[in-house]
Order: sequence, then C-alpha cells, then structure tokens
Amino acid sequence: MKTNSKLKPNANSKSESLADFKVGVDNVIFSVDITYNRVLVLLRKRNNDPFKNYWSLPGTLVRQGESLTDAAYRTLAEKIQADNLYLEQLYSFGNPGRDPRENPDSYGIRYLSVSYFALVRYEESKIINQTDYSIAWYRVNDIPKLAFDHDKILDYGWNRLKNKLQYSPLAFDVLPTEFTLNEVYKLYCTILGENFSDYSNFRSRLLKLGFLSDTGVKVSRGAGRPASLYKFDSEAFAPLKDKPLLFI
Amino acid sequence: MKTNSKLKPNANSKSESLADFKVGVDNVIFSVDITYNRVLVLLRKRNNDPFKNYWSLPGTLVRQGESLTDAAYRTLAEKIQADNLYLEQLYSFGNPGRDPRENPDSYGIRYLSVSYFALVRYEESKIINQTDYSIAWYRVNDIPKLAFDHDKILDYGWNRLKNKLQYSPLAFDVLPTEFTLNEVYKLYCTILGENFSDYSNFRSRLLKLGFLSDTGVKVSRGAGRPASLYKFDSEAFAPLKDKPLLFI
DNA sequence: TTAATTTTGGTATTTATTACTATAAATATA
DNA sequence: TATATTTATAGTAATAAATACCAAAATTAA
Repeated sequence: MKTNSKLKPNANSKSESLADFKVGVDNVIFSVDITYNRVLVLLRKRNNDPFKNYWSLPGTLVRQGESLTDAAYRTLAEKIQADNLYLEQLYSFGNPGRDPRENPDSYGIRYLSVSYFALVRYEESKIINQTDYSIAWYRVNDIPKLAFDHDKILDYGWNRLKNKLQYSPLAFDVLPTEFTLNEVYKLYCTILGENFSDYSNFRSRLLKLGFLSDTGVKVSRGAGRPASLYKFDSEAFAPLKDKPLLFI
Repeated sequence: MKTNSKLKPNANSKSESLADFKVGVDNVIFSVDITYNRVLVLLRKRNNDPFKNYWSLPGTLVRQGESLTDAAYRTLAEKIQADNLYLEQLYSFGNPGRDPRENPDSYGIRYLSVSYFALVRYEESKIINQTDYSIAWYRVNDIPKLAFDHDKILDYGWNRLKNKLQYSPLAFDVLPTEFTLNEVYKLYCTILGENFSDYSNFRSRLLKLGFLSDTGVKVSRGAGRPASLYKFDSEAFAPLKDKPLLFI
C-alpha cells in the first residue's frame, strides 16, 4: 500500500500519489508576568537534529490511538505544571518542505503540524525542568530565530491573542484568579499597545459588563490607595457568551 | 520504518508508536440565494464506500508535493466554477476512529481532515456536474445525515459564518458584487436570525462605516421605490481591517 | 509632615444608538 | 387613469454610551 519513497510514484494511479504524513502538535503557550508587564511564550531548546540547539515551540508527534488534543495536553503536561489552563486549536501547517526531514524530491513522509494556543497563569504555573534539554519563558517581543516554521506559528498565536482579547474574556485566563482592575488594565495595555484607552473609563466599562465580582479584599501594590481584588464570575458571564461584545 | 499494522507496536520504542496519517481537506462552501433568502452549502453524494450514497462535504486527500491550500482549491475547482471566492482554513479533525477505513484496533493509517471554509457568490458561480456522482446546494437548515464527522465540520463552519459576519465584511463575499442595502439587511437577517435590528438604523450604521460606495445605478426589485446599487470598496475598508468593529 | 501615588466615584460633553416619522418613487390594482 | 401599496431614503427626538476630565480617599515615599 505504501509507496517506496525512493521510487517516483506512478502518476496514473491516484492512490499511489497520495502523501503520507506524520502529524505533530505544537503549542503556543502564553503567560503574562504582571509584575514586569511582560507577555511570555514557553520555548524549548532542541537537542536533536534537525535544528539542533535552536529554540522551538514545545510539541510532539501524535501517537497511535491518540487524539490531537490528547497529544497537545501530553506535551504540555510534560513541560509545565499548571491547572486550569486554557487550550484551543490554532491552525494547521502542512505545506511540503516545512520539515527538513522531508525528502527534497517531495516524495516520502511529510510532517503536518496542528498547532494549539494555550494560556497559563504565570504565578500559578511551574516549568518542569528536563534532564536533556532546556525550557524557558521568552518575552514575546524578544524571540530568537526558531526551528522549522515555528516563527510563523508563534506569530499566528500572537495575533490570535491580540484579536481575541478584544472580544472574549481571555484576560482572565492569564491573570491570577484574583486581580486588581489596574492589573487588567495593564494587561490590555501590554498586549494591545500602550495608549488604547483611559484607565478610569476602561474600569467603568469593564465593571458595567457585570462579570467581575469584588471580593472586598484590599491589597496594596506599592504606593497609592489599596485596590480591591476582583475575580471573574463565569456564571455572570455565561449569558453574554454568544453576544457580540467588545471588551475594550 | 513503517510499522506493520497487523502487529502490535513495541511500546518501548517511541518512534514505532507514532501514528501514520493520510491527510484530507474538506470544504464547507457557503453561498446565499438572496432571491429566496436561503443559506446554501455545497454537498456531494459519495459513490464509494465508506458511506456510499451518503452526502458529504466536497474534499480530497492531499497528494505528494501538494500544499493543503492547493488541495482545497483543487477540489473546489473540480466542483464549482467561481471567481473571487473566499477561502480560509477552518479546523482540523483528527481523532482516532473518525474514518471507518481506520483499523479499529487503533494501529495502522489514520485519516486527518483539515477543513476549509469557503464563500462563493451564488449568482456568479456554477456547479460543474460530475459524470459519476451528484453535487448539489443544500439549505443549511435542511441537511441530511452526512458521511464521516462531516456534520460536525459543517456545524463548525456554520458557526464561523455566523460569528465572523458580526465583525468582518464576509457579507460582501457572498452577495453579488453589486447589491442593494436591503439585500445586505436581508442577508444579515437570514444568517443571524429574523429580528436582530431595525432596517433603517442598520442602513445608516452600515453606511457610516464608510466602505460601501453608491454606484448611482437604481434598480427595481418588484414593488416600491427603486434602490441604489452599492458595492464594497476594499480600499476604504483597508484602514479598518485591524480595528475592532461590529457590523451589526 | 508633606508630597507623591494610586484607587475610586463622579460629572459634563460629545457621540452613538434606538425608535420612530415623513417623504419620494416606484409597482399593483381597481 | 386614479389610488393604494410598497419600498427607499432622509431625518429627528429621546435615550444610551463613550470620552475627557475632575476630585476626594487612602495609601506609600521622602
């Protein structure tokens, strides 16, 4: 059934000209360090060819009997300890030649990457250090040249984050479970660019949406009057889920 | 290199337990018949097992050296004659067991579907009749039980259409190149549900966005005062592309 | 003790949305 | 032909929302 990759396939036989694939999942995992206002991406350093010593998105090849999501969760769980992470499929990259392990004559096995977009809480998660390679958080605006087409995948994920932040409550998946309104504001500033709105108006607009509940607890973060800690109320948000709304 | 699918793979050898895939593309192709206010999906009747005589999304398996998008365009071009069609990747479905051709013991070849979302203009496109199977437009709210997991894929595409219509100018990819404002309004009503807005206010909101240009030509569609034909001005829209805006 | 900083509540102005009205220009019909 | 009906289009008043500010409160920093 399978064509010998050394042989040119018979062009007349339709089934013979089909490509054979290995499928990988690659995760674009974001977190935000609110104390330094940094958007971070989890990268791992490759210890094997191809792209040995390059940094890449944490990923894995899909195993027999394994679903795509399971593969995504598996590689995530290997690298980071985080509960309540947000995960959604991002995009699939499968153009011929995207992996140097592919035969340059275009026959033989191809590598397709189904990418996933993940959000974890920086403060509540912990990198699991590996014995044979390094893992690290990288600032999203200071990324080295990555292995494969991972720059493109990362870029795709970064755009998803910026867009989706505007019309869905992604912010509350990267912020700590309890946060001040100023922290929400700074998050939006960091991701969407500095001067996108006035703080005072951002506050009232956000509160009017009605899904942030004041815990009553006050915290002091440096100088100034202490702020209330809020948390995201998913029940209060539920009825708004399918309505078109802008968060900014 | 390839595991014999009859044999249980060696669990100790990592590479042996990787799944082998064929990759298919399946297209969710929408159009809208504005004279009858119908949202249509292009389906084909399968003439082979599995799911012989079931209707399915038009798709194909990716060939050697072929990109995913090329495969999507190839199967599209085989089935429908349409210029200026809109195409974007939708989602990838690759869970084990989604295709009955897969071995039930979870070893052997798996079939992954990368789905694409397409919009064509009903009036300006033409189905290419095939000798060995039928192709037809089906009303989106009157779809038979489809082959494979194509119901799920179609559903995913239908949601994409409904959501994206609210914050991007998809409407002008399904409407004829020149249209009356009432036709835009009816399109939004048909897709988003009857009573979502007042016609008069919808008009002024849409016009204020500034990317519809009046051709000056008046047309009479049945009774009533003739309406202006408008067209979408992509240059005027360009600066708004990255701004968060609601069309409704 | 005073200055600086940050939160929070608030207001006036501008802008947008909404519900509605009126007129224009065609077709349908008696 | 005269009149009713239909649809397009412009416009308006009332309401709601967004925006640009302001000021008091409660803390830390000097």
